[in-house]
Amino acid sequence: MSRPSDLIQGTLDLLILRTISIEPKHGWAIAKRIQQVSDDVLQVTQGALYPALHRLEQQGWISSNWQLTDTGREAKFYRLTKAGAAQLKKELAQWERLSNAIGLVIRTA
Amino acid sequence: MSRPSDLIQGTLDLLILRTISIEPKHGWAIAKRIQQVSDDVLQVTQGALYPALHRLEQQGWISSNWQLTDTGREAKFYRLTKAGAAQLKKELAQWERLSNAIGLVIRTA
DNA sequence: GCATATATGTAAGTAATTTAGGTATGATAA
DNA sequence: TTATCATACCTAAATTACTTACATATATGC
Repeated sequence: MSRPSDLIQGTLDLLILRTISIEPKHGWAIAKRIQQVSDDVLQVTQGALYPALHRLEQQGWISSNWQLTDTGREAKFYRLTKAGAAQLKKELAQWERLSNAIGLVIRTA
Repeated sequence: MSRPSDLIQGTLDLLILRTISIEPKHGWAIAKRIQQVSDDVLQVTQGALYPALHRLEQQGWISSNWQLTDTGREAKFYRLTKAGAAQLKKELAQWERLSNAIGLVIRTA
């Protein structure tokens, strides 16, 4: 079966970077936020989320520190680095470029 | 390195199905057509193209027969099956759904 | 006779997911 | 009080699509 898929492959980094570009958030909250904002269309599973966060941190696009949530629990908060902001810009441009191109094919073919 | 990527992962089937939904085409022509229509943004390499065509044929969404091209060469022409038309419809809907959702995250976050 | 564009294909490697686990704590209900 | 749920972190195996790099063959133009 072709997977129903809750994500378009390769867009998760963009979604995460964009989400924490507003304000720092911990992983769980990032996933919730993406789901909410997308009207429950995009589902970020934990198996995709945490590896992505570690990947992004390793590349220096986000950084983390432990903080208390509003509900009084320890959680790892992630924020954009300067390099991350640049990367976000790149990924936004790339997404526009490619999704527009797909739109062209769909409408023109 | 994050790949520059000439395709959004998972969209190639959609692009192929849509392209031959206008009229049957052989593999090489499909790739050329996608590239042209997308203003050279989307590049379908042969290593992605042929396995995708075989995959789609195996799933019964396209069928093929050898014909002569306008340039007088033998080539394998692919056309949509009835099941393929249904699949194309599904994939179009899925693309709209997911790309809109990403748009929401980008604009709202 | 040789290079180039057309045309088909395969194979190894890579990377992002899915699926399926596991651990731990604070809050809520029985 | 103890059981359960939502929150919060994590990893590993498997899947899959794609990239990169080959290999082959024919028609056309020089």
